[in-house]
Amino acid sequence: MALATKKLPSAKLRSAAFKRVRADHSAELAGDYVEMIADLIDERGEARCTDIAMRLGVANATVVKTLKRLQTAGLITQEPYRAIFLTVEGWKMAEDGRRKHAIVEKFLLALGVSQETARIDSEGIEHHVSTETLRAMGKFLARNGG
Amino acid sequence: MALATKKLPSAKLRSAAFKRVRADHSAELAGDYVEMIADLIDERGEARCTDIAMRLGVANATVVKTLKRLQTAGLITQEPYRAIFLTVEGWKMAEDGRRKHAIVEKFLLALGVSQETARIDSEGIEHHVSTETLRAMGKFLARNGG
DNA sequence: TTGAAAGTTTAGCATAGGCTAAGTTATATG
DNA sequence: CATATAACTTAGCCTATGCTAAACTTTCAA
Repeated sequence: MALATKKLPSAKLRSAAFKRVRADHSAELAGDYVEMIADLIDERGEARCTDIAMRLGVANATVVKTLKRLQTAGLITQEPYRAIFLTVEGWKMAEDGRRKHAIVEKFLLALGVSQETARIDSEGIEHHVSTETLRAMGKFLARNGG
Repeated sequence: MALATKKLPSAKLRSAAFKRVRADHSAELAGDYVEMIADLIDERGEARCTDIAMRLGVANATVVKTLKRLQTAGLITQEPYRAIFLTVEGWKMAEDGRRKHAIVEKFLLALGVSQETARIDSEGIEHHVSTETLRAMGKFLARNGG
């Protein structure tokens, strides 16, 4: 009990981090979908299956299946062969994601990485950033002319 | 073709980001396992199933199954009922992960977040950080006394 | 040395998230 | 208005990653 645990977090604390990562992953896909649906609605008035599939780089059938889960989760509504809509909760999640995404992307740019890298990395990082870290990024942006 | 694509990346470029995220995710678990196995070997001389399961917060059987994939992938070696070893490639991946992890965690600390948050967030962020971003984080650390 | 506890493996199940191929509906055009 | 094309859905497959329960080894101590 002495040497080994001197400054290391306990096994329980360690596992909490991995559990959060796994939880983040389940939420991630939903977040990406609603954010993209919101973008499509804003850009072109409606969100269609095909556009989502193209932008995500997956097959159409995959999108259909996922949309069913999102509907069950109460994030979207849809009728057969029609466009997709966000529920109130869906919009909230989309806005949250956009806000987070924007901060992370701007932060990476301010840190000095290229536009392209900021765009790509922020997509992955966005979902693993806690409120505290997001706030720290915001402060950094304020200091460094974001 | 004019208005819509003014400053937005094309659908193909967009989808590339999501494809990278998906690829990162498949590599992520392997990275976490080998890093943890390396830690266990360093800390206590050997890595056992149970310790990995405890630290990851998953069931024992899940670890066994995953270890089989890692063996097939050439990252570890193991014999029934014995401790787990890393191959040369496994060690390389573990070292890579540790290096990355350390930079991201120190970076978050330097950014001003708490020890606890740095530990947790770095676990998720680590796998989505490109070489370019990692270098930018390193530079920031150099400037800010990392 | 033998038997219980601890650790490991197998079997079998579930869900998420991919895919292709084939069928169905909507829409746009000749 | 009829039909070809585009969009959507269904069916059925696969792998990854989780679980529990049960079976099997190892190890340690009486």
